[in-house]
Amino acid sequence: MKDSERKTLQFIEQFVAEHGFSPKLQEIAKGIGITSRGTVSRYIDGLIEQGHLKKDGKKSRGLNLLQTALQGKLIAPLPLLGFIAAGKPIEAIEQEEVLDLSSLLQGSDHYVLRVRGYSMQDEGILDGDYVICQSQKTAENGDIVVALIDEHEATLKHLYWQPPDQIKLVPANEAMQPQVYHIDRITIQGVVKGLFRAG
Amino acid sequence: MKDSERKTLQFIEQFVAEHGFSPKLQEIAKGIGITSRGTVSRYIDGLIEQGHLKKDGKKSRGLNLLQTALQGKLIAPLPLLGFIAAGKPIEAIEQEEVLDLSSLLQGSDHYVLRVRGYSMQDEGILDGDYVICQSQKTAENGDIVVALIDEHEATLKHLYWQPPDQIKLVPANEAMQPQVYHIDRITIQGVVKGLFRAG
DNA sequence: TTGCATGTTCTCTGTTTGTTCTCTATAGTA
DNA sequence: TACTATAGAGAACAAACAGAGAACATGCAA
Repeated sequence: MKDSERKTLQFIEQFVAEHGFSPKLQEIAKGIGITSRGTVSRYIDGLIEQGHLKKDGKKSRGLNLLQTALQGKLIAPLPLLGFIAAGKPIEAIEQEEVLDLSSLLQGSDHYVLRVRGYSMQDEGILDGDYVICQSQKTAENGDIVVALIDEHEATLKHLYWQPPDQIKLVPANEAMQPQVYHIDRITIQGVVKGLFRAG
Repeated sequence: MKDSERKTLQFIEQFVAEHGFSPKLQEIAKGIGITSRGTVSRYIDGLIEQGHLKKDGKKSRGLNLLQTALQGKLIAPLPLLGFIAAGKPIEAIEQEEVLDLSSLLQGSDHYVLRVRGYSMQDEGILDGDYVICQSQKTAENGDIVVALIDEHEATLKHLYWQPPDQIKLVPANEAMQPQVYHIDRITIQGVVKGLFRAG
């Protein structure tokens, strides 16, 4: 990503976080300190090509962020009461501890995806869950990653590197088989850092 | 949403908050600084199509704000970027969609426990997870509850009532057996409403 | 039932926004 | 030096948007 594009993307993220909708080209131009809408348009095209943005036709404010997240600002901390284990008393915690979600939910490089299907069910990731991902292009062996196959098929799997040039994507579901791809066909979109389930 | 529509919606929300009923087209027009009722009508149609408003026939003051518009923004919601399903492109979502944690995280009657063990693993609740519980003394059949046995053993299980006076606690793990207790021995401490996993 | 205020559906017009060019300038580099 | 990549300006054009207002339809009250 070029410096100008990075600057542009940052401004868009900030704008969306603040307003809840995307800026128009002129607002972006002003925001990054230039005057030409045409130039901004060029940066945007670059960001779209790299998969950071989506455009909704030629509509005004038609930009959509793809891989980045707006941060949740004021998430109330919850009291963490203790540990629960089957057959034992709840183990109280010394100090008044709170579950601070903000570290996970705040980084601008985090985003959320809702899971469909049961390919990772043995990892406790079920249909309908929200996975919190960190946007990054690399991963450690065994990480659960959002992987893009051939630039358009997305999937959530364990990733293993098989030297010299193969990637094995392993589902956490006995009914499903691991798949092996040449390294060139796989793009890592992010790594799962957390999970949220409601209901 | 177009700028004009946003302005229109804001005015309507403000008007309703102030008066308790919805404005007529001419009032909206005046409120957003234009004169044409026809134009306002067009904006309204757009807002209805986007699900922000509802119209009660062609009656005067027949506009109704939908829940989403009414309930305000006490806690900044998280952006939900899309769905991920194995083998498909990530399905992007309009930016209206958000992961709204507020209902879960807001109530003062919610608390968090950290899970030890795998007794609920088939429900996707794993060792180390945080379960978000609502503090209550009763539960529906099948709820996952924090139950206290004989006032000191805590456990996380599915709860079923077996009339007239027995409680069956069922783990979500094939390796473990359901347990049946007399109703007097069980105290319900809360019901699991959500789950959070970090790392 | 009549009459008026209100809501709807058009068309028309000017403005704003996004796109696509070309042009310039400044580094870094072979 | 010449070449390349990056950054930016700005003009010209098309699409989208914002608004006016006329003509018509509808609900409601006297």
